[in-house]
Amino acid sequence: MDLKVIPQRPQAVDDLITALDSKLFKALSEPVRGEILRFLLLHGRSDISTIAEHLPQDRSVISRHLHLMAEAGILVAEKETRHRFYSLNGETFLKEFEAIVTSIKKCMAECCPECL
Amino acid sequence: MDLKVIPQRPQAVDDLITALDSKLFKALSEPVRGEILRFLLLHGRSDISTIAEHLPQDRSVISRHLHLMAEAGILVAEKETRHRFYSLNGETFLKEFEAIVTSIKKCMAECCPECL
DNA sequence: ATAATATGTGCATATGAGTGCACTCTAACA
DNA sequence: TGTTAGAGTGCACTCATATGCACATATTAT
Repeated sequence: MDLKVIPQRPQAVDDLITALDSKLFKALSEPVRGEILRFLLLHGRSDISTIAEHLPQDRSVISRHLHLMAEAGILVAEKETRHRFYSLNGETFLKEFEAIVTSIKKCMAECCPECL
Repeated sequence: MDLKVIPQRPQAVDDLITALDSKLFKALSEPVRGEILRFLLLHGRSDISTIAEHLPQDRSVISRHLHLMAEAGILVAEKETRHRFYSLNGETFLKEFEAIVTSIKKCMAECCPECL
């Protein structure tokens, strides 16, 4: 097949692909982590055991999920007495997605401007 | 632990969690599918074999990924002669992410307004 | 100090998904 | 019509990861 190459700065494409293959995405595209996110949105800052009480998985499983989500930057962890509290890092969360939308728009502007 | 319940319409939260656990997210959060997306962004509408020639995976694997991505709505498939051509559904792609950003903002407005 | 509570972690297991091969099917072409 | 090229599919394999248990660690309370 003949390869039509679309002239463009490939940087916008790289940015988008990188963003999609990020820790953020992995942290979000898992059902249990979605439920954890829901819990934190509804109840705010909570410790591990409290979150685990409201989900079917074992506490250790929830603990690992929370750690992963914090690694990805969408949660903030704070050790206090013998509890570890997690809360949503709303700013990062929103900023990252806004950045992705910006990346998508840049790609579309060059790859298929009729999409905008 | 005492459960602080944040008063809000849970609809915005439901919308967000649903969006994150969608076909769209699964279709995007996989490295090979990311490379396929990159190829289509750079070269535009292509058939299966052409895409597979430029990626290390077997053609059958690429075929399945493409089918999945089309199912998720980010690609459009068109059968032509004996080829099946895929192209990016840029409009859906962008619209979906803009919807997610809107959902996030609604959640933040009630859960952590200081984030906005 | 001893007990109790919250969390971290090693380990084995189960499950889901990606992968490649072989084969079939379909459509175009000589 | 026989052949070739592109694509779809069943199957087995591999691998990553989610899961739960048991235990270790740490910190608070009695």
